[in-house]
Formats: sequence, C-alpha cells, structure tokens
Amino acid sequence: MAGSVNKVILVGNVGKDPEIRRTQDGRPIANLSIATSDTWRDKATGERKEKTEWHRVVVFSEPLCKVIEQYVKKGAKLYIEGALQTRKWTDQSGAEKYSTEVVIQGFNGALTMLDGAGGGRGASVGMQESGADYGSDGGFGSSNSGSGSSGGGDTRRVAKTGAPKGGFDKAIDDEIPF
Amino acid sequence: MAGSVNKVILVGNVGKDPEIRRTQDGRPIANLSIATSDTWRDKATGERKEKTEWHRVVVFSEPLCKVIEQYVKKGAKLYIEGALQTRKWTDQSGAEKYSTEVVIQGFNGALTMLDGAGGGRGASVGMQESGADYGSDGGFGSSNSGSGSSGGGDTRRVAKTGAPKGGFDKAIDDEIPF
Amino acid sequence: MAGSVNKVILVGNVGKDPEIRRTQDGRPIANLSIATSDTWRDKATGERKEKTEWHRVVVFSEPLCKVIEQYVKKGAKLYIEGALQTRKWTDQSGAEKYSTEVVIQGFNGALTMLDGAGGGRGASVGMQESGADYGSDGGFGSSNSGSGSSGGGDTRRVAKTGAPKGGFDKAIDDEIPF
Amino acid sequence: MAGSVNKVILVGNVGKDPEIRRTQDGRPIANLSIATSDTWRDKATGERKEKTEWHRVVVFSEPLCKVIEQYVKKGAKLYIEGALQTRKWTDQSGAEKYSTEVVIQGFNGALTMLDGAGGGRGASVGMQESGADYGSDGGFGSSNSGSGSSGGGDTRRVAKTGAPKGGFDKAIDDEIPF
DNA sequence: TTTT
DNA sequence: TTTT
Repeated sequence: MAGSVNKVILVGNVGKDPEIRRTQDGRPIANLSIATSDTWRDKATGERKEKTEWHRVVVFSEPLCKVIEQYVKKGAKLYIEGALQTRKWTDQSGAEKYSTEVVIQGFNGALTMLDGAGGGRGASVGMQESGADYGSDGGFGSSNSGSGSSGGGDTRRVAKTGAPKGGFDKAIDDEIPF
Repeated sequence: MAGSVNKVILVGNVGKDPEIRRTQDGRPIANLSIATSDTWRDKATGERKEKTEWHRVVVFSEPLCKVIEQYVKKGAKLYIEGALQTRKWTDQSGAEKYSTEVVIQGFNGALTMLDGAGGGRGASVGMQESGADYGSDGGFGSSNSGSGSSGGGDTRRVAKTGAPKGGFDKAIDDEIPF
Repeated sequence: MAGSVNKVILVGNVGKDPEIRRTQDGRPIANLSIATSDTWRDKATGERKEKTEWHRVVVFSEPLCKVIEQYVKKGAKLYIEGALQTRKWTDQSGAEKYSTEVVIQGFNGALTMLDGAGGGRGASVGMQESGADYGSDGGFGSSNSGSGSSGGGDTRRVAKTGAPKGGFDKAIDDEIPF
Repeated sequence: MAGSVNKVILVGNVGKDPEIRRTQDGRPIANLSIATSDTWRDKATGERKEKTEWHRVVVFSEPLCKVIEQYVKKGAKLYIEGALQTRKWTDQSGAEKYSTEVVIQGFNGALTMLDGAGGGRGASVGMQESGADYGSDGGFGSSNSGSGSSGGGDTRRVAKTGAPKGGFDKAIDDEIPF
C-alpha cells in the first residue's frame, strides 16, 4: 500500500515480570504485559471511574530483550512504541483464536524506562550497551539512566551506539533561548 | 495509575464501506476496517514481501459518525488516532473471544481524510462544522479539505463533539472478526 | 489543505517552575520548559555522549493551567502532546525573531504527570476535577489517580506522593488476562 | 535523563522542491518545507479560518535522501516522523538566531509518501531499495509500492501515478519562511 | 476487505 | 533550567 503507518504509543506499568522465550534458532523474544488506565467521572452518579486496559507487548530484538531481561520488572513504568499486529492461532480444543499485540521489531519502535528503577524497588542498575543501534528517537538513545542507586553500578544505562547520531554541527551545541 | 498513555496512530486505507449502527438510545457508532501494509525485501531470496494488517476502528462520536457516513468510503485513505481497547465477548457457541479495537471516543483521537475524496472518487465534499473548538492537533480542525467542490459550501468541515467518555456501551459487545 | 497532522509527543523533565500569565480577558496561559535528552556512544572514542534539548511548551487551557499551577514543579516528569507552532516577534532592538513552541490548546493535546510528585517533593495531592473532560486519551482523562486524598475525596488526582514511586499498586496485580 | 521521548509526527504537503546538500565528507542532507494547516470556525463571526504552519524538516540519512531526491517534489503529501531540535546560528549581521527543525536521523524517524505521485505530476516512479531495512513502522518499510517501474523491476516503489490527486493549492505555494 |  |  502506498504509504501506511501503524504505530502504537503506550506509557504504562508492567503487570508482571517479563517472559523471555527463544526461537528455535536462538533469538530471544520478550513478552510484556502493560497496563494503561483511563479515569473519568460518571456524569450521572458523579462517581470516579477507572478502567484498566492490558496490552500484550512482544519484543523481537536481541539487545532490547537483554535490557528487558535485566532491568524491566513488574511495576516498572515504560514508554513503548510499536506496531499493532493480530495473530491467529488455534487453542488446544481446536478453536481459532485471535490475539492482537504491540510488536517491537528490529529498528522499529522503542522501549524506554520511565522510572528510576525496574519496579519501584529502588535499585539502580546499569544497562548494557548494545552494539546495535536499536533505538528510534524516543527510543533507547534517549532513554534511560538511573538514580538513587545502591550496591551496584549507580547507573542504569540504555545505550545506543552504532551511528554517529547527533552528528549535527557543532553549531547547535549551545545554549537555549528560554 | 499515575500517568498512562494509550495511543494508536494509523494511516491506511478503508477496506470496505463503513458500518454505522446505533445504540439503544440512538447514538451512532461507526465501524471501520483499516488496512496498513508493511513491505520488506527477503534477505535470503531477495523477494519483495508484503504483509497487510487489518485494524478494526470503532468511533463513538456523533459528529465524527456523520462525517464517516457521508464521506468515508471503501478505498479512502485515513489518518486515525485512537486508543487500544480489548473487549471480551462470547460467540454463539459459548466460546469466549477477545477483540482488540482502536477506539475513537469523545475528544479523544482523530480521524482525518488524507485523500481528496471519500474513496478516490474525486468529489470534493464539505464537512459539518461543530460548535466546539475541537482541536487542531491531528484532530478534525486540521483535517480534510474540500475545494473544487460543487454546488454548496466549498467548505472544508469536520466535526467532533464531546461524549460520555469511558462509556463503553453494551451496544458494541457484538461480534467481530471482520 | 486536505488532511494534515501536526503533533508533538514529549516525555521529559520540567526545567524550572512553570510560569502562568493571563491574557487581557483573564484566561491563563502556562509556559513550561521541558528537557529531553539523547544519549549515544561515540563510535570513535567510545565515550558516552549526551545532548539535552529544551522545548518551550505553551498551554492555553484553563483546567490544564490550574493543574500545572498546583502540581507541576521544577523536576517533574511529564508526558506532553501538543502541536508545533512558530511565532514571529520583534525584540527590543527591532530585530525579527522566530520562536517555535509546542502548543496545547483546547481539547488538543495532553499533559500527563509521570512521576509520583509535582517535583519530587513527595506531597500527595488531589487534582481538581474540571467540569470539562479535557483529556484526550493519554491526556488527563487517562492519567493517573492517587489515593489517600483529603477533604474533597472526590478528587481526580494526578500527582501524588513521592514515596511509592513506581509503586505499582496491588490493585492491578490482579487478573491480567495474559 | 531517565527516559525521555522527543517525537514529532507530521502529515502535510511539501511546499517546494527539496534541497539536498552534502556534508564535507560527502553525506547528503535533505531539507524539506512541510505545511500543515489548521482550520476552524470563528465563534463570533462564523467565518471559516485557516492557519498554515510551516515546518522545516532536515533528513540525515543516505537512503532517505536518495528517495527524497528522486521522488519527493513540491506538492507531495508526506508522513514525517522525527525529533525536535533547535539550532543556534549567527546571521550575516552577526545577530544570533535560533531555528527549530524536525530532524530525521539514522534509524530514527520515518518519511512516507502518502500520495500517488511525487508532486502531483503523475509520473509513476520506482523507488530504489536501500540495502538497509531502515524501518517499517511508519517508515519506508511500510511505505511503498508502485508499479510501472523501469529497469530494476524488483524495486520497492513509493510514489506513482495518479493525477493531481490531493490537489495542492496554489495558496500555499507562497511565502514559505525558509 | 484496502492500497501499490 | 531538568534528569541520569
């Protein structure tokens, strides 16, 4: 099709520790459950309502999976950018099922940790630098960091190599106008 | 949850004429099938591959439904901004099913026509203006067009009103797989 | 123009306390400085590099301005959704200047607080409910929550404490459908 | 910074033919002027208002620059995904100036052609496949298509025929501020 | 079921 | 001016 876009942007919390599986040829696949929540006031009753939506996120990216495995825990708040994908499968009883997921694949999409620690625990962790430049803007390159820290490395890095990014002229390495 | 975001952005083509239903209390609900397509080159064979993804879009907004009813036809290219929502329902055989949809509701989201006419026909159409200042960003205020036009208004209108947000009605708890 | 979209999505930290001004007819306008940061590894030297980008965000929305005035402080992490707008102005010396800003206006855009407190202070605050549901998805309607509360009780909170940051409530540890 | 996102999404028309420059070491840089337009009805007078916003887009990506050079012409409708960046520079009179641009760099961002032809001319063109799979989501991987083609045949095309669909108005051929 |  |  001439020109299509399929993008999902989520900011939400991880509902349980991620699951990492492997394909037959050894590549890792991470599965995340992300909750977003919508709140509103019921017009009639005036009650405060809240509805949580659960999103299944699947990550096909070796470096991202490493990061997830090490630092993403239940409770973590993440920024996720991926694409919608619906899979058809057959359950044990032979019934056809459909499952729609948010897929992060290759250089598409992003996963950024938005809180200081993997899950509110407070530990600050360091993130491996991957050789691959797996981030899109708003992705790992612009993600990360750590905080408070404890025992280990005080940093939680999400790095990004690969490209002479930021290779814009020195000219812009300056101040701000406001 | 403190601070979540649930946003889907699609640019794709309408696969068939929209379906407009009504809730028991008369509010319209539009259903759209949007196709996005991903293409790539198979590394091994060098073949050009394409995979189409179909998205079910549900619109709970009276003015938007009017626009859709009048101008959105099979083949139209649209920009869609909505939220992911998964519904659970039971099919005729009693089996539990889940259906994930992109929902445009109230002031949330947007629907913008990206081609000159509802379906490639070429007619220039006017869109109803709503009293509310419904926005600019990716919303209707910045949508569409019109020109060329014919008899009436050479207007370029689109609408969008408010709506009982969060009000996910029973009304749409019907079937899916489209 | 037929179908355009102008959208900016930022997740970053507030660089200084917001400034709230008023138009001649009394409507509030909030100005925010938001920092985003890009990090990468220098290919040659292996050094870790970081570049901060500052964004000027202008909010034309009474309810949002109230929230900002009360809860957004220097250091707060925000999700911002607005539109790009460039203004031309003349400085005191008569020179023409251009300023590009991220504008949140009316029902367009969103501002969501992503950390536990307005600025790391740790107070638990209640957010006034505005009559209007001024949130777009990913906006206030879908933002957070809070608890603890005080007098009002009926509040819809956005920011709150500092402690259980990332403190993913027990409440949602339940029934994840996958 | 711990987790930041800097993303701009535009759907708009190209105001003039792109300019391609080269860095000293030979890498191409493309500059595009993109117009988005906001329309609304004046509450008081009932008049229909329109405001066009011009965006300067800068592309640091060899494959993308090739595509732009060959297929993007004045009038083309594009989907752009990049990051906000403000540069400081000094004009000929020694005055300090700031310029905010939407930057597409490396694997970050996307550029997708949304209309049938590069600029309303109507030619059917083939798009070179780049060695790199530089993105699917909203990126080139999901763009494309075409037909007609020439030599290569196996090309992955983006633009193509079509009359002056999406008729880009004369109106916006004027006064582009850059 | 679209689009190329 | 933020954040790590």
